[in-house]
Amino acid sequence: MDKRQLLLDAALKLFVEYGFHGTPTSLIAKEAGVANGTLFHYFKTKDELIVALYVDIKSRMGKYVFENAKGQPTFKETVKEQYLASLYWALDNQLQFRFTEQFKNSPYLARIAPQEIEASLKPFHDMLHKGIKDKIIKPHPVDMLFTLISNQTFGINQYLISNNFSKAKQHQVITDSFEMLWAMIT
Amino acid sequence: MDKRQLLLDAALKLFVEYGFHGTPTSLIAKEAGVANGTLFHYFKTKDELIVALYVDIKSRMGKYVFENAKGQPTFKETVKEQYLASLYWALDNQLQFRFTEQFKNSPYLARIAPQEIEASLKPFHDMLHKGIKDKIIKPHPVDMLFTLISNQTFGINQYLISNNFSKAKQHQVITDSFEMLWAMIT
DNA sequence: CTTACGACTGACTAAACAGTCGGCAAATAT
DNA sequence: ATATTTGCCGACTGTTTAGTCAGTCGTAAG
Repeated sequence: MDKRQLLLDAALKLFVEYGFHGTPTSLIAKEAGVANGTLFHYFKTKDELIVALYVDIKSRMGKYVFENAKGQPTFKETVKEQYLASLYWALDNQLQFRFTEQFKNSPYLARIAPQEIEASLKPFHDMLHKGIKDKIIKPHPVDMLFTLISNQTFGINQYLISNNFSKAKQHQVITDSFEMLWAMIT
Repeated sequence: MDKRQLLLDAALKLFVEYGFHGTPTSLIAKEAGVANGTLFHYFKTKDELIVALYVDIKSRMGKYVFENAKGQPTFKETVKEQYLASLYWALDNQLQFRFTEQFKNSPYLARIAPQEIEASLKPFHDMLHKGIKDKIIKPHPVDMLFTLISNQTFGINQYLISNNFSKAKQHQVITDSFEMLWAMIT
């Protein structure tokens, strides 16, 4: 039993339910089934725990999306697989997804170094650049394109969560919305 | 001097900077230049202040967008004016915009009655319905379309804020991105 | 067997917090 | 002129909080 992981799991669940500051460290420790002091053994402060949780989740998600999308024959299929993988990950990890959205819209985001954010975005930016160079995608600024794509992903996820669709219907919404996205950027 | 308004203004500024729970009521009162107790004279609890601030901002924004977009000759121009008005409002009221985003991704959103949300969305849904009936917009579910449009608005706003463009360039990004949006939904 | 180590504990504390309350001064009603 | 209400004040309090610390206990090396 990895108590550090138990603490991260408990914190995730409680943060999503009550918010960062609505969740006392004592409650996190209790939910994780460890002593109060153990939390501060693994994380020097509560803020460090929050940031560590975000970094942990982001790296897992990024890994998942890239693993799933590599080795596609065409450019369009690569982009499509990334889009699908993002959405399926978000559907299977709703707590994680909601946490990152909460984090991104909070003052805590400032704790993540801009260069770190940039580095995690680089693979996507490079890919979009290639698409423009090969004249598949319209020549818009890549960070604008990336913002549009990730916000569409977020929007469709919201839509899927608030409606309780079957697996088949979910898949249809996802592929339909990808075609809309593709129509927008090409 | 409307002390209630002073409190709302101070709260807005501090919430965006430090988050809801990172901002003590004592600090809000101090920033507003009123006594501690005055805050609780106008708002029974801190939570009530937070929710009141959200409702206040939302109604102002909705009013602004609709005032600006009425009386357009064509359907496309009506949609376009709403899109432009949303973005210009967000640019001119960045604190307000960031606050609403923080609020929407927090557990406080649950305090707003679903019917209240639905009512505020109705005009937009009706408009989209009309667009579909007149075969201008592709027949997708209206709430999906609405989600895509509002997330695109949010995304472009993010993009505009993080890059420091001139007024002219800003306008170009906004109109360009509207054409992309229009290509997606028609 | 003895010693050392580090993960882990939970009672504890100092500070911070949301919310209270008795009262005051000015406006309004009688 | 007097009474009543209203808007506002700020010192105060009971509670909650993040974070501390002295010490326990299992393990493993000497």
